[in-house]
Amino acid sequence: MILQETISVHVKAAIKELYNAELPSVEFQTTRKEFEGDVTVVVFPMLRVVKGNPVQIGDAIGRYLVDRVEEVSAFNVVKGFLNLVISDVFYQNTFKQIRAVEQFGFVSPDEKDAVMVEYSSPNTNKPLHLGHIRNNLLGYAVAEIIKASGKKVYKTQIINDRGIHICKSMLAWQRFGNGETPESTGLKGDKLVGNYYVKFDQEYKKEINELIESGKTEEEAKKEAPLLIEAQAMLRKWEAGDEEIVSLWKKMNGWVYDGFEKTYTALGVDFDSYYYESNTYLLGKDNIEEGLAKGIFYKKEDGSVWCDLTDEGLDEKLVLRSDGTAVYMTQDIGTAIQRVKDNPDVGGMIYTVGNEQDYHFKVLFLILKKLGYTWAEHLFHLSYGMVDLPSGKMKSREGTVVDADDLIVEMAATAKSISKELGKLDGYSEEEKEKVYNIIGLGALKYYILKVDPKKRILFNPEESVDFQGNTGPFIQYTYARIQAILRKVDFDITDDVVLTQLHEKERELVKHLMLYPEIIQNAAIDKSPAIIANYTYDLVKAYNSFFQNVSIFGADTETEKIFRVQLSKVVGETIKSALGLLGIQVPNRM
RNA sequence: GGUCGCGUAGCUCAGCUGGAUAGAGCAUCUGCCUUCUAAGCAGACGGUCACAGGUUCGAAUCCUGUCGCGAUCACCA
Repeated sequence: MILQETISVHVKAAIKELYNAELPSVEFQTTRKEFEGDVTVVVFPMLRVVKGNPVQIGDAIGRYLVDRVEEVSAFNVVKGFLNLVISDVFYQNTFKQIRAVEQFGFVSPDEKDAVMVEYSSPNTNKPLHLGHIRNNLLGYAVAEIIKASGKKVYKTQIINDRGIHICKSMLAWQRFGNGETPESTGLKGDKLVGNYYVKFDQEYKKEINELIESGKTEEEAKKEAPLLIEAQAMLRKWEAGDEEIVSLWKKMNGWVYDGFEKTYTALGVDFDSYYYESNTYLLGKDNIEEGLAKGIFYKKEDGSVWCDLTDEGLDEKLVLRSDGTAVYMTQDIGTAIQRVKDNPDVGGMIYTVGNEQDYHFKVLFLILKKLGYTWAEHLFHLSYGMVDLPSGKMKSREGTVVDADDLIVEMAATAKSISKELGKLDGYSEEEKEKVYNIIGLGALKYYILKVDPKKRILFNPEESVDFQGNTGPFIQYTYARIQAILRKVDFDITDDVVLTQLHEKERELVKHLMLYPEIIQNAAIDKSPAIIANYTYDLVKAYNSFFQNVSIFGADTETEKIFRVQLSKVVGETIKSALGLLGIQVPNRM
């Protein structure tokens, strides 16, 4: 904040002049409500370089500032806290600047420094669920926030399109289906394929039980069930490039991608590039050679290749199997390197992946650093906790998952029933209403998930999560909609610069909140940034509502006041829209 | 067992690089709709910041230990 820098310079000068001491830094905080003032300088830390009574020091600095700094109009000292009253002129000017900026809070892009953000990373054997929603929302929001802070961003995802899981769906479709397609059934492609995955599991379990009854142990039964053996055989055929299998695989994956695309569209997320594991799973072996040559890896007698991370407090990690095939780690090393080859301007990457993979990414980043890539210094694992249900964990095989598409529809339905109950939107067309219900329902869902610290697990109660009061998406959207109502009513010119002699306390509050926005975008820690933006927006909205309810806008005493308040409302509205936009939350003009 | 994360009001969560009497919402209670949208506003009630030590002018925040919950420690992905 520019104001703090100015004050900081003068406080240092004051210490120099009055006490002949060098103050390394000045500590600020916003003044608590119960004291007079706007900004508080904490005197205590100064006692390290200046000996004396904190109250007297604060007093001396306060007098110095009032004399020299025009923005500081008065001060008071409580214990070691120097409370400064900032002049109305400063807030007026600040607001004028904010109003003049095109995209307030955003930094113009610097194309040199690109960041790649990976998120979603689905398997192609089943539909997206609530866990994916958290992943997608986080990844998308973080990407948007980084973009707003001036960096170029590539959104990408790696699709886990090969492996035994998709073979299971394929086999079940061949064996137990009747050639169903999304067209013939009217099902979304990912749902259709997911159903066969479940079907496989049911039949597989039947076989296991039969084998156990015939005297096998459970472990043997699991390994020997004919269906599993067949699925494994299918995977081998796929790897060998068997035409029939590959074409079935392409067909069914195609269905799934169509289905995913619909879900992404409904969620409002998008991607710049897609990486498929079927293309990348052979990648990385060259890099292993490179690492061997550099002496970063070593080969064991059986031919397997390892990386020794014991110096870093970790274990030895396998990077290539003894038969020369790639493991998960090999692939991820190769994919990371490939991505920078594809986009040479990438200087760092963010991986949005659940916290069960914390260890994996710690190791991956360490290895990439050891390999000496400069961009490896800027890798970040955006790790997030699980989403639990009141009934416990979500398990796709047991059908306890919350399906992403279903959830989105339900949220909109809830928004609809609450809106109707409250008599909102009466008199608007059905089409328009449905649109707004969808915006509100999604807003509630997104805000609910993004406002909490990603590290923490979320307990998702489908009934309670659909709150529309307090710190929720709809509450914020509602405030925006109300501001639009005000703007619709305006029949005078608000583009003029107006100068008030004195600002209402609530107006000062609002400008103070607005001032924080650019700083919030710039300085937010990557992982917490969506939560920080969300909670900031909530604070802004609370301040606005308090203003809205306690300060008359159209019934202002003077024309100037009226214009100023409408201007203020407009800027608050724009900031709300911008902040929610970073979270991928839309905003309705009325609700 | 080793490693990592979490533990703040009855519930869901904030609390920035340590700072003043730890903040919101929900729930409970009290006021406010003939003036811009009451999905709102103003207020009351509610806390041993898991526990115990330590660091210092000062700790929810930093360090150590204990307890509880979770994750992870595969030639699976």
